[in-house]
Amino acid sequence: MTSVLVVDDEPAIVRALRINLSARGYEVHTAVDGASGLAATAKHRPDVVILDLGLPDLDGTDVIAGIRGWNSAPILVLSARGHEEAKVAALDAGADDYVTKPFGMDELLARLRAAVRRAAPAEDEPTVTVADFSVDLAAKRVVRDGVPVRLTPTEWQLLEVLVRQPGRLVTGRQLLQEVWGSAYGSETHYLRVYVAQLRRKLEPDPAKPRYLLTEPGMGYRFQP
Amino acid sequence: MTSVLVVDDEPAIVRALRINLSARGYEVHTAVDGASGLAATAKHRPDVVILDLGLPDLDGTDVIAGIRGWNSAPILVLSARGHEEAKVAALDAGADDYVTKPFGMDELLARLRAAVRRAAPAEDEPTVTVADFSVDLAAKRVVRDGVPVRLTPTEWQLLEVLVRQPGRLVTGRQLLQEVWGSAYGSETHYLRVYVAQLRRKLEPDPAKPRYLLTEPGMGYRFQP
DNA sequence: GCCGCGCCGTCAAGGTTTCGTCAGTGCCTC
DNA sequence: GAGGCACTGACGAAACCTTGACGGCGCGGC
Repeated sequence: MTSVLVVDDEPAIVRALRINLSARGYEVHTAVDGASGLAATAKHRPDVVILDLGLPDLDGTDVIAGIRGWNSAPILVLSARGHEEAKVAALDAGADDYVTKPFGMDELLARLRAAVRRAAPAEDEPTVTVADFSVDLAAKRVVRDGVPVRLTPTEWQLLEVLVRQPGRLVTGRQLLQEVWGSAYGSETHYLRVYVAQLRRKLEPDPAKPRYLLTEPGMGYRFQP
Repeated sequence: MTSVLVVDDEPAIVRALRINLSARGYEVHTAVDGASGLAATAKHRPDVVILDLGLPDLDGTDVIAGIRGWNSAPILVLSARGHEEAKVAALDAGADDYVTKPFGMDELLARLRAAVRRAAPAEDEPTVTVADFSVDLAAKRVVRDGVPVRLTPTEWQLLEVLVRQPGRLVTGRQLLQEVWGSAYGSETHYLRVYVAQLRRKLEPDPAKPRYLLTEPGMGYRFQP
């Protein structure tokens, strides 16, 4: 049985999640603030954590860092509309996805399933394959329709960062720092240019990307 | 370093083997079913294969046959108690030894060492052949159109590094360090000169290389 | 509703780095 | 002394990174 830890200080949300998740066969634990959330993570070892960023005691990124320090369970962040910078900070700190409050239960459940599914086959896979192309991380090779695709060094690095975290939203800042270096955290123009080049080389319809998705205001996501 | 490929569909066993083998200095690759096991064998060229007979997709003997078709690495079979006829069939198909599940890690490691030790004297290097030439790693000979090609020691070392990893991209730094030594990681000019010489001796059209490919900014690749 | 603003995608051109090639020098062996 | 090999320098060509300009789109203010 998949176990979920819900960390939120609003009783109504906690109750709603407990009812819905239990009804769908999840084992549910709850905590009402950051400190007890960390304690509950250590105690119950949940398969996935749903974390509200607006907790009374600790900053959301600190809670994420506290979990990530020793545990790799996926973290799904809940956040009120408008706190964009908090969401970006949460993703940079190691969260896997976010849902904006107020949220639909269906959406949250879908993202929850996706997070759990992603975590199951941990990244031990040297080659990632989707319907239209495949990426061999070890050989540094991309094949599309049986034909090798030539990527420049920058294109390859960018693709590699995204592909190594399938389904996960990666912020522009993080991408820039991993590919160009820590001094380039705000040169978002580079990203637009190179993501466009990757899409032109990999996507069936570059104008309507299917794998290299843009999350406006947040970053990019490789969708397997 | 001795490399081991573990093919098993039970994550717990894969994890346990990965941890124990890595701790003892083995290089470990894993696969979760027969098809990816065969692919991983071709890709990583392991020194020994640990193969579970109860895979979801292919029959164990078929996997053994698929490996034995071109590779002589020893195969250690894992099998549940009671499937005696399956074990016999596996040994008949070309497996070298078997261990009954549940197994003790010490026993498995002992059998693994034995299998590697037995295989060591019978070490035979393959010869890589493409349409226009063939490279005999053991004899250190290259033949093109039936005529032996003379290579200088440096040319041979460079070719050997590339040919031993077919299809895989090798960075300039890696090539330089393997051929010239660790202090020459940035003398990229050497590479250009010697790659050009190899192409002149091996490629049908040295100006448009077909086997010794340049990946601008990244390195070189031997394309079989 | 309309407009300005910010974010994103596209294209093209410049300057820079990297690559391929040729030719030449020095060293060692025979 | 002849020959083979490793290494170096120079130069044109190709590939790449960066940058700027422009248009589309969504969103919030007026």
